[in-house]
Amino acid sequence: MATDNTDVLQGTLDMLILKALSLEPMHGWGISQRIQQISRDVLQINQGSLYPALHRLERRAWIEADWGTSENNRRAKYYQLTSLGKKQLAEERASWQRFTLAVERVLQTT
Amino acid sequence: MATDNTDVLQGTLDMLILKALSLEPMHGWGISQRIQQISRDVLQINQGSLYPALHRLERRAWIEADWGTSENNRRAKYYQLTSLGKKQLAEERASWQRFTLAVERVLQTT
DNA sequence: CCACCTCCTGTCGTATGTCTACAGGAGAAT
DNA sequence: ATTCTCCTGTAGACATACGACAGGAGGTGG
Repeated sequence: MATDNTDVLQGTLDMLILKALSLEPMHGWGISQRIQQISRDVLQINQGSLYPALHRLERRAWIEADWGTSENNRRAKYYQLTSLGKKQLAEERASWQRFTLAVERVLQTT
Repeated sequence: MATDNTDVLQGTLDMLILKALSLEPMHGWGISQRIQQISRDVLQINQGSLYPALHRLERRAWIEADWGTSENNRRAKYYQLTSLGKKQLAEERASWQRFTLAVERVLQTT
């Protein structure tokens, strides 16, 4: 029951997905793998968070999907950033930087 | 309606409060002022978040309260960290560092 | 003395988003 | 033929932050 839980902080998931997709179009499962790998297993995205997030982003027109075939010959939905999505990613990054900087300031206070 | 909203990310508020109290015992309203000031107005804690958070932390025995009188001669509840709270703060800091590092890794990917 | 402002604590309802658990189809491997 | 992996998805529970509202009590100004 120790807190070795590595939950993704609320609001961060969208940014991570957008960032992953800014590298290249990918399918949902691939996105989660990619993020987990890059973060060295610190960030793990559950399916129950992943797909709702993708649908949310799509509803907001930040990403769009096309059905295709994965490297393993499976049916997969390939997502890509829209231009709105790129703008959104930039905003979220900026806001993330401002936020972490502010938190850091508080944490550094003596 | 632009996103100039500076919400505190879920899970961060507790750490910020604990950190503030690690400086010295303070009352709730003072905590929010302090955090806002140190963060240069980036972090603003609403009353609707502040007091529930304080009660939550108290319930978990990370902080404890005594009624007292404020600098302005008002009734105020002074909170202070318990030893459990100090431990908790350390854990949350560590987990925060791991998390931001991981996110940074993802954001830096080219 | 009364009205008003500031300080300080608190609750209620709502929105959002993450988690766990569950479900299923379809290609590949044994 | 069965099982594994890949891939997508939903349902329900849960935590927590937010906006709006409420109120008591001291200080200040008319």
